[in-house]
Amino acid sequence: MKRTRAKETDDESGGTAPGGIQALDAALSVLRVLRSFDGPATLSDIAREAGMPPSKVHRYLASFIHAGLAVQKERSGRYDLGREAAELGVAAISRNNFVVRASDELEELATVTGQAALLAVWSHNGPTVVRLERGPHLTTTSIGLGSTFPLLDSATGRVFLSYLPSPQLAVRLQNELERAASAGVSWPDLNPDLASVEAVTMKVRRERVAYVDGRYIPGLVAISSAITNWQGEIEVAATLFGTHKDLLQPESPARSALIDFASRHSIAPPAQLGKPRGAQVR
Amino acid sequence: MKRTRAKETDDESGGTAPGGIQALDAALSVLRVLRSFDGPATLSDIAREAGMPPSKVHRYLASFIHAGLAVQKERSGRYDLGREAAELGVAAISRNNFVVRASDELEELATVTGQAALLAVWSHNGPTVVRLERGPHLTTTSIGLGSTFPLLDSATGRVFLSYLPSPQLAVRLQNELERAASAGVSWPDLNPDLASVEAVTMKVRRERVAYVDGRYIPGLVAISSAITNWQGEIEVAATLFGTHKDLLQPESPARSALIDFASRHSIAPPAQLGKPRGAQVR
DNA sequence: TGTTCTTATTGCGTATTATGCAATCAATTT
DNA sequence: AAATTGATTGCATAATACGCAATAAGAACA
Repeated sequence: MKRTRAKETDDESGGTAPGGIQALDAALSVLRVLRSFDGPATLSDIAREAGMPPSKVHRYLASFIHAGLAVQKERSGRYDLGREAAELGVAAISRNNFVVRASDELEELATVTGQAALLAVWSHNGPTVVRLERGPHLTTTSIGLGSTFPLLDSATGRVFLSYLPSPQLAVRLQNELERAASAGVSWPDLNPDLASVEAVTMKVRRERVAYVDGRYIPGLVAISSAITNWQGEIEVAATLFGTHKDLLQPESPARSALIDFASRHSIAPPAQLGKPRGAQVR
Repeated sequence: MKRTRAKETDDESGGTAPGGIQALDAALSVLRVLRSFDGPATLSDIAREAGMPPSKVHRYLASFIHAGLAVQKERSGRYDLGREAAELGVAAISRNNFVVRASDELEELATVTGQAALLAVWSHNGPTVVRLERGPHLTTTSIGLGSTFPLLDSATGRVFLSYLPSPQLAVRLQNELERAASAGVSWPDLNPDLASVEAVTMKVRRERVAYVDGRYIPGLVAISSAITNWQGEIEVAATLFGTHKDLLQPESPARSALIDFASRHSIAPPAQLGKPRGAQVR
């Protein structure tokens, strides 16, 4: 199959697709802008960010809304991503073999360990839950499908902190460090500075597990491990959580099962390429 | 915020968005088609399904590829969803909150149907009311925020019974079955045994609505439908209740509006994950 | 409550481009 | 090797996307 193929954009400006449709290219750059906001945005914010007149953006948004990719909030008039975008994403994730294979065995992991289990992938808003097995013991919690986690004080967040390439992390990490520093917050194993972050992430990568011990969400204990690709970068975080502090013990069977699960679903980097990318970036 | 707002498409054909861009509408229907395949698809398959000439579809795909929403496989030449589709989608699900989004439109549902409306989520105490709209007619009822419902003889409870994973239901369901059996209670459509529960829940899932007809709370009629996530599990039950038995008729506009409401606020699983998890658990 | 300012939405003439159709290219089948 | 099928591209022109201004709606202020 040697056919001429459309080139995926390799810069952030978007530009026009050879052999494509100009109006569609422009519209898709608007959709990308909408995605890049942390939440609902005004027409003028979107237009400013996209570098387009508001009336043009408005017409694109009308079509996105009609297609279900965007919604406009009744009260605020702000625009947000819609249900179709979520369904598109779920469909796309379901074509990611790392997620699919880990999903297939998540229920068993939860059953064997007696904990609730989740899979999270990275999004613009940070680590996001895409699969969840509650198990019999966890009747209620605020954690659900679509939940996101902080980087510094969640097990899942720390795993992403340890294995995600730095450029993707930079802004969110900076924000969390600044917020913690100005609030005077620190943790027993982590101060809000980069050197301390480095030490924690080295520990996570060495032990292949991160944890939080109930201090952050009262009563809830969590451990997380990275499913990594051939470049040593994280594809999915697998996390166990529950209310028993036993989960944190180094000899805990659940902890071993989790590390084994993540390892089995990872692809080891080719040895001759040297260190995993995740390590090199630090 | 009362401005004229674009309407999300309410049928599967897509059509054109008033105030939108026609080429974009057409392109987005192609993206939807691409999504609906359970894996990589040929240009001609996509064009056939979209009802468009291949050359037109090819141009749209060129733009989608350029934007990262689609990729073309090197070897087979088939088209699939790209990384940017996953990123868009995960951003959408990280911003989605089932309760908040349903709440935003609950008042309109109550107004359009002329019924009182409520949203309930699962809690330690079973189905629990988290949002309540009284609607235009005065309904005397003790239902308020925080009210809980039984599983067997309430519409809301039956919806949870039909869509909640079995481990979470087990203890509460067992208790209600034993209590009914020892009190010698049964219902016209439900005996207090697991086989009968199974039949009722299959019916609820097939019809996508559960109801009680005034026999349980004198004078009160209720129908309920499930807002479900991409694992096929219930996130929120949306319930209409009032005093008019018309609510129970299969052709009742309120019933249709409720089912549509729940469907619009659900995120459907992708096709190739097979059966929804909620169903498999039975 | 009325006025002013800001933001969102829509109308319309015309400049731009999306489209249909055919040709060409590439891959697969016979 | 020839025929068939499927993907990609060129081009004339029909269609519509767009810029700009006007209008509508909402928020802020006095």
